[in-house]
Amino acid sequence: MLNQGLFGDQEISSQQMGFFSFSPNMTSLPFGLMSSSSSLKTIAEFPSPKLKEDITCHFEGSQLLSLQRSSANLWTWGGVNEGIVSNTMMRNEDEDDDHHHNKNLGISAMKMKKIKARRKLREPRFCFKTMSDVDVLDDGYKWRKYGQKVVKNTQHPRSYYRCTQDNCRVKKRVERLADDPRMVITTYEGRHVHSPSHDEDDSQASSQLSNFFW
DNA sequence: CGAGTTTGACCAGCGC
DNA sequence: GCGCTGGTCAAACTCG
Repeated sequence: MLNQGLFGDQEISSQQMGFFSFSPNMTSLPFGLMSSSSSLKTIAEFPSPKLKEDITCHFEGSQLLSLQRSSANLWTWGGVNEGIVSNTMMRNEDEDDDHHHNKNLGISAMKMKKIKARRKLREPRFCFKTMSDVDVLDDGYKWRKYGQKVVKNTQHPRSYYRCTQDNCRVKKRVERLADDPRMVITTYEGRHVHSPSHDEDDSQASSQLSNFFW
């Protein structure tokens, strides 16, 4: 089993190495991926190539995840909570404000979309590749599909999902690699504000590493 | 009937 | 400015 995870869309200036343990009977990865089969093979990549060498994490055997991280990357690891929380709070305030304006001032739908488009850029992202027959991996959360798009240079459509939980803005994109259709690329955007909606065993196991969930 | 999916349309961002 | 592309919306549809 090979896993690699990569984060980011921000410049990274320094690197640090960190480790955390991964219990043998646990199938959930610290960032929320839950492998649905023992043969699952995961490789993650940065959305942008320039970040590729800056942060990587990989499994040694199946129990230990090592990662390189950047202290400059505000929303990963140590900095993730502060960055995300402040973003989330800001978004909530903005949204409330938007609704307020929308109701009282009759703000155009156009403007609303522009605002949303701008916010999109601030969302933290995490993406990884998974060798799997199924497109949508069981990561413990419940997703609702809201769009599908055929992207350039691929014969496989990209699917867009949103977390079904109220007040949770996490989105994910799922697509298959053009070169190797066996590989599924999953990109998470945002951070979950709730626990995975799985049964007791899973939630118990995952709670040990709840700080890492998105 | 409610929740989730499909799909065409629309829009913003980006490169030329 | 224009065309291309990716992301989102929302109505119609499907399923349990």
